[in-house]
Amino acid sequence: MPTTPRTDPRVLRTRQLIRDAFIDLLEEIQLEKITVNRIAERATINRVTFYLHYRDIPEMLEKLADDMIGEIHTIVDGIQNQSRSRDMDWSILVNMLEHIAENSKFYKVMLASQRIPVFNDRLMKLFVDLITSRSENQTDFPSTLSMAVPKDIAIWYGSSAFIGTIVCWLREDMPYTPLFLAKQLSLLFHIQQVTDLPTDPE
Amino acid sequence: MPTTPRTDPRVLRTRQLIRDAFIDLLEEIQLEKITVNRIAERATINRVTFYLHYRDIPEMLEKLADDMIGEIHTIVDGIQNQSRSRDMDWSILVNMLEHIAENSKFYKVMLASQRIPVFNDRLMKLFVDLITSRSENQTDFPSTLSMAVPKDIAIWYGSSAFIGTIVCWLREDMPYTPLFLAKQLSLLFHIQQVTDLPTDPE
DNA sequence: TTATTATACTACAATGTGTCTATTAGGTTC
DNA sequence: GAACCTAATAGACACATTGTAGTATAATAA
Repeated sequence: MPTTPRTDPRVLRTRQLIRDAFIDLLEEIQLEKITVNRIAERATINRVTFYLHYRDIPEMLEKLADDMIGEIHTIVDGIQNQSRSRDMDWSILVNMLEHIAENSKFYKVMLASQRIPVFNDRLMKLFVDLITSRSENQTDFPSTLSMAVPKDIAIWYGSSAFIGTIVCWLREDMPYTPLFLAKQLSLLFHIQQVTDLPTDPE
Repeated sequence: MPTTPRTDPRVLRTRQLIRDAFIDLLEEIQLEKITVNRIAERATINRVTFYLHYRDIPEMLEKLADDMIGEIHTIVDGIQNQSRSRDMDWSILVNMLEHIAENSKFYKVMLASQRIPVFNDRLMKLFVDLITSRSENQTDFPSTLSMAVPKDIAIWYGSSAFIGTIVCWLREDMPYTPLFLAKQLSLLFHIQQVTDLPTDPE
């Protein structure tokens, strides 16, 4: 979808109003309590106008997610074309985190707010507690480095770790600079990568 | 809260009906579309009866989350009292994954279903793609082991990785046994732990 | 200017919410 | 068994939300 279609400025304005109003509301009340009524009221548009743009709230969320991923992809692709290989992944990470930090209001409500199922948060807390207490009375350490872990599991592990760490970082109002966090993430991830290298078919 | 209060069997029955109906519905339709009406209808109870137990759907979710965490805590605490230290964390992990596998229908809809904000899923996918393509043209590998990463970041990283991996595992309908997955998670996590050990104040 | 189109406005039926009241039915206790 | 307690049911209510009409108005594009 190139930039040529030249969208009506009124459309852009309305969509921006809706988006801002929604993010605004999400800072105050839970997603379940957000209605088209409230969004329209906050956005100072007619309720019917909302339906001219989105079928319902879930679809609007989809569209917002599309936009978000689009923006990040722009960054990622830009870096990948520019300086390939080597520290590519590292500068991608830095740029990504800086982008998130710049739009932290958006990302915080979208990624890190009390979404709905508290389930993730609860489980997360449980693991945090476990790991915390575990790391206190640490006595043994494994000599089982360089083991082959199935690729998909390693990818699940790394991806979840990245996203989850960023979410925690946002929730804590970004206590580290994007650069520093990127460095730590790179370290933690590379260490995992070492074990992936052998890649023996298990 | 001891078991002594002896709850009315009718209450237990109704709560179970509500819970089953809700999980049932969550397999079919999105959370936003689930109403008290539908739950009551599916549970074959009167709509008013729902309000005798929960104030609204979000509160019901909270209660269900409480129950879930309670069950997991039972497992964790049981293991911790039984065989302390050594492979403690490993048997905790195995028991936890087995418990999740046994109640996979519940956990799948609660943790791994298309909850609401597709945002997490999208970002997750982006990272999976990145890591996948990255691991294909892997040329360099870091010699920067045993670096000190701030404790909170390491905890964020590990906790997110654990939960996220389990979620992916559930979404793929558990292609590995709980025992095997627990082993892989232990490996990945211990490798990270190695770097945590120095714990120099940054 | 003229044609197009997004938005505003009003209205409507349908559904959902939360909370009453009164009644029925199941469970517990003596 | 009878008496008591309380859950669940049933019907009703005011109110909010939804999704979709039809028409009018204003902004944009040609």
